[in-house]
Amino acid sequence: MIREELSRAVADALDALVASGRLPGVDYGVPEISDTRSPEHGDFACNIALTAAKKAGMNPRALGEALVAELSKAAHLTIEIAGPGFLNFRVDPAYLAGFVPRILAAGDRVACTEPDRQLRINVEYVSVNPNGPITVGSGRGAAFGSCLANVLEAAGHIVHREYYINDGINSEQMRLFAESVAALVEGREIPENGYKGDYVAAVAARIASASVPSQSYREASQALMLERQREDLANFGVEFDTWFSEQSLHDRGDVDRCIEELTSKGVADERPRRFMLKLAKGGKIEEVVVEDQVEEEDDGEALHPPTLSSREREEGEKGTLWLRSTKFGDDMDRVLRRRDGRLTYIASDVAYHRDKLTDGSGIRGNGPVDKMITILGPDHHGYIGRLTAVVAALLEDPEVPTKDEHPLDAIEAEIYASPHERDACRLALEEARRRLEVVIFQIVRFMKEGQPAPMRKRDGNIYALIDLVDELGKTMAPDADQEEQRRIGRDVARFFYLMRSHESHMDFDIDLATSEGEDNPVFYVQYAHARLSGVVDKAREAGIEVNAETDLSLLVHPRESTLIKMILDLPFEVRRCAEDYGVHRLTTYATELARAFHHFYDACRVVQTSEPDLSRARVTLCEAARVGLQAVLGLLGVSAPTRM
RNA sequence: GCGCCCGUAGCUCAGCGGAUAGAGCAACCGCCUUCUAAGCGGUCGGUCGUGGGUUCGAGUCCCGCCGGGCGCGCCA
Repeated sequence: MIREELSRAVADALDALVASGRLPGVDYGVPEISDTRSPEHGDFACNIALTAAKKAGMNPRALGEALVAELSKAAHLTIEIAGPGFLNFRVDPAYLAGFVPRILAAGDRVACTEPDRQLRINVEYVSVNPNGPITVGSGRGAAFGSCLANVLEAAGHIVHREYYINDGINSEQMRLFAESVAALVEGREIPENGYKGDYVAAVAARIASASVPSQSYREASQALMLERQREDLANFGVEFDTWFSEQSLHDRGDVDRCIEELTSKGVADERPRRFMLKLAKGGKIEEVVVEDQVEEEDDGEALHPPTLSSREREEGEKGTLWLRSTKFGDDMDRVLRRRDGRLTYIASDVAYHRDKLTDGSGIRGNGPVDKMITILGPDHHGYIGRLTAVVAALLEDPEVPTKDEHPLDAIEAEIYASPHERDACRLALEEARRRLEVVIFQIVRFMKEGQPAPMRKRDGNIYALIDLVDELGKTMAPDADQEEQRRIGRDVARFFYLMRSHESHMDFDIDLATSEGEDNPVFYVQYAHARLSGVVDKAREAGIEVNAETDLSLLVHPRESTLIKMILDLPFEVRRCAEDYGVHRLTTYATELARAFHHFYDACRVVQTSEPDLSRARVTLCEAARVGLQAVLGLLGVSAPTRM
């Protein structure tokens, strides 16, 4: 609110200078209003005189002087030129206090802003295989994804939260998982690379007691694991609009249809060769390596799982079907259909992304999306290229006219049939990069007793997210009931995950996180909210009500002004987070807002029966601060307790 | 070899090309007869890995190097 007003004032001043012929009429951009480092520099700063100096053909200080002369016509502003040409704004406290009613009027929409262009965005996150509980590693993606979805929504976009269930019948990993469960149920030894954790035994026990027929082990174990995942995520405060089944794409025939489409477009084929690109630094193609797929190289049984009968194998036997993803910037072609006829995960991905783009299944009821955001863990970053290629292959249109500006060079000639195909593929790739954004969050290393705790699903050495939540809750509130412990554990875990940038590696020291207990910043923020709730209640008991009509110009204490400025920053922070996905800044912001309140509370007594007008103004400010804190905690998915 | 990420206070990490680089923890010293002390005030702590470049201005952008994590062929 306030930054927009100041920015507009500066823009108007520039316009006035242009109109009176003192400046050349060029585009100076939107003036940015930034924070000041120290109070001596006022409340806000603007560097427009520095950035526009060159375009204006003036030195920065002279331009600054001219702007100040224009701007000083506004009564509520004092402006100075400092350093190389900064405009330092000092705003009148009463002017600042005038924003308080606007904060109260915005209520729970106080964090919201209008986007430059509203987008329909599909955010997919977590999406792990249903072969184990949600781990602490996935917890980071869950916290990040849910927070990002909240932020994008607050920034004015239409957001759809989605979980992709990897329940495809062709999945090697799920086959192995089912086999491990089956082995336990039937008292055999778990296969060598099988899954060995306690949770596998738990699934096996439930299957055994329900006397599930052996041919349904796979479905049953998958369903049980999925149920557990949903529960764990709900307990972590993570919900989805859609749980999208991979298998449903096969059942509807979507995968077959997409493969048909790609084949007829010529971006997928059965030629027995794979193209691989040798890339130099910077992604330039150095060499195209063509590998002929010789039948003798077939390393036999490994590709033919025992669950597939020899009859099925014979029937499925066709040539390998390749997605020529090298046409779309991927570093090697990908298999869509294996030699034994079974489709790969990538084949499902093709259909899945088609469905996301068009909502062909109608499951979301949203229609086509402008942007797909897919949040993946650090071990999946190699997936960016192939997913982008998948989307590009879907978007490629051989009929689209291109300019065919130059002939194929030697390297291009190995990949593309014609200049037209090359240009069409490039257009599709550019569009794919706009439509699909794969966001990788970096690894979380869990430290226990000073040692990194290894985590692998298969050997059973996993650390479940829900166990972390419970552990944190129990340590920090030993006397609370389980529901309360879960809430506390969830709040602490979410805040901790979100404190660091998703693109930074992060150490999660369990011992430290639990031992630091009361010093956790989440309590600092929540305590501010509880204090605020308490003081507003206290005031009401004394007959002092929150009232937006009251004389707020009494709020002239520097700590009052600082608090108001801080609340007004929320939509600005949200907007930034929505632009670069750096939602971790909201934890910093929440801490700063809490600090601004604690400082205010320390210096300014709110409830004073001898000062009814001031008390009313202050309690009204308190309510505004409470609304702001509640909003930011809501975005983080952390609770805002009224008592602690 | 190629790709992604990281290197900032003793530790964990923030830091929008902008002014004197910040927070929490750890260590030390103070403040509760007054609205919640899970709070407030203060002290200590830095060659921003390194060398160049761009810029009026670089922790931030570009290039090189050093160090670390992760990933990289019919698993996902």
